Amino acid sequence: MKKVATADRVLSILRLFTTERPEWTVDDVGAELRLSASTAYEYVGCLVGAGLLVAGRTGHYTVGPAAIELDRIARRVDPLTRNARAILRKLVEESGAGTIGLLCRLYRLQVMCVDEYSINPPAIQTSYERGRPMPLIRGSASKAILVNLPARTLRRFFDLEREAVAAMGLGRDWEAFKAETRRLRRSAPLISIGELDAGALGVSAPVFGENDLILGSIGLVLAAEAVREDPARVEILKMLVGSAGQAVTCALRSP
Amino acid sequence: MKKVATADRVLSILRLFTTERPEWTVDDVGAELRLSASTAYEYVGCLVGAGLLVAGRTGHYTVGPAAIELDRIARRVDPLTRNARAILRKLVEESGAGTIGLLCRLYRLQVMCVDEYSINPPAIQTSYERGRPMPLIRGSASKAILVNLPARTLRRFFDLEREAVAAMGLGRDWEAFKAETRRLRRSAPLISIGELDAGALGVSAPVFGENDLILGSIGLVLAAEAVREDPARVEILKMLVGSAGQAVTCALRSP
DNA sequence: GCAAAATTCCTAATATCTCGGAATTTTGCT
DNA sequence: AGCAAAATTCCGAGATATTAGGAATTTTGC
Repeated sequence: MKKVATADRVLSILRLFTTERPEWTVDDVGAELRLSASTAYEYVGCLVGAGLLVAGRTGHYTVGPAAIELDRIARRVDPLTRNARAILRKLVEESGAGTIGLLCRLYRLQVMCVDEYSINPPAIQTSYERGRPMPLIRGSASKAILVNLPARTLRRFFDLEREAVAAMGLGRDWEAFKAETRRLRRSAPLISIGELDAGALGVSAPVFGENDLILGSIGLVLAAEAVREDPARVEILKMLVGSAGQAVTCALRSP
Repeated sequence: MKKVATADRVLSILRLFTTERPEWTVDDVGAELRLSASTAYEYVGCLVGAGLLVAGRTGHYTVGPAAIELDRIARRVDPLTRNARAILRKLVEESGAGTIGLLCRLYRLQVMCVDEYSINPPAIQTSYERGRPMPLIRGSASKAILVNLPARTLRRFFDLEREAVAAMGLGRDWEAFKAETRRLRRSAPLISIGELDAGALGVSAPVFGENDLILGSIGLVLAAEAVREDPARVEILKMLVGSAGQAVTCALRSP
């Protein structure tokens, strides 16, 4: 698709702002994007005008309030978030102590957590966090999505991430990978242990949109420790998560 | 400041997306902004490329995941949010049942709630909500900021909102308004009842940045009902909120 | 599988952007 | 308060990218 080159360059500035480097000077932006100082000022000025950036300490720019405002709009309008909110809460309540509920969404061959809920969070490190893009290949919340991708998309992913797929033991060639995803797809909901965070156990089920395309996943994270001696609880959690996934899929079809 | 006209027009599209109207077709965008169809597609394409918009139902665009991602970055980097988080939680815990804690920030003569926290929320309607811009003139969270604006800014606000100021009984001319704000500034923390939501009572204290400029406010909202017969509790809440405000101001200076 | 809607493609006149450097304002510091 | 340094705005002209409109193509809804 044809784009507007100038606007594109201006917007590309936004991508510089990350959690690792959330503050930029105009000079640094200009240096990074090979812009003259005056042009860098014009570009940054546009984003400041839109509220996407704000000047903090003089010369230092950070993400602005428009982001917070847009986030609120996104939260309120996104059908997945809306339909899943109540189900996610109920899932966490029924799952017992020490669990975190996650609602994730597929976006450009990545996974983004769009909602999280917890009553008494476990004392473990969790990578999934609202607004943080995650790889599609590791962790149950991701894999629940990955293995349900349409063949065409799966293939594109495989070609892109061949090494990562092999490293995760999901197959050295396309045929093996296809077989492995088929196997995992059948064993839903998915469980993963320590793939993203040591000591964390994830249980996730896929969520599908109206057209039966995979949309995202819903699931729980808890300390692996907590269920080591308790395989029965894991079975219960799998059941709860599985029906939560179906409930969300169902809710997305009806209203 | 000079801007890039094209990029500015592209970014102006974002402003069309509101909670009232969170979904737009390319045609409607084009009609609203007087753009040809092809140009509208180019513009929208830029924003889609940046992840700020996504196509949902075909032809219908909504706010995209980049907004969620940027929101996370904003939350993690904003010194106000970071320094106030723990204080806000403690404030709510100590304030007893049925309160909502709010952290608000001044932005372009408006007020935006940037964090909220509650243990057992009261069953009242509250307008302040994370990410929602609010007027600077109504509600304790806003007024706590308003009355602490530097004279120059206050004047600008008065000239802009002369009618609203008069309607709120804050003075019919600049001198009266100045006197009234001085009076309110001295009686911090501020209390308001039902200014934004009928039946809601707000208590808020100002928060200042390193340079002693007003940055925002911290406070509580609860059902007016809950303290009607209990003036002593109101006094306690004022004290708690007041010290929370000072604590945040202090925290912002030190680290 | 068809009609309608959505989206992409095309081109050339032209409106706009970009740059360097100078001018000006703001800031940090004593 | 006042000074030097940094940040930001201003400027104009050559170079470049943008735009409209309609046609072509793809996708969607039924």
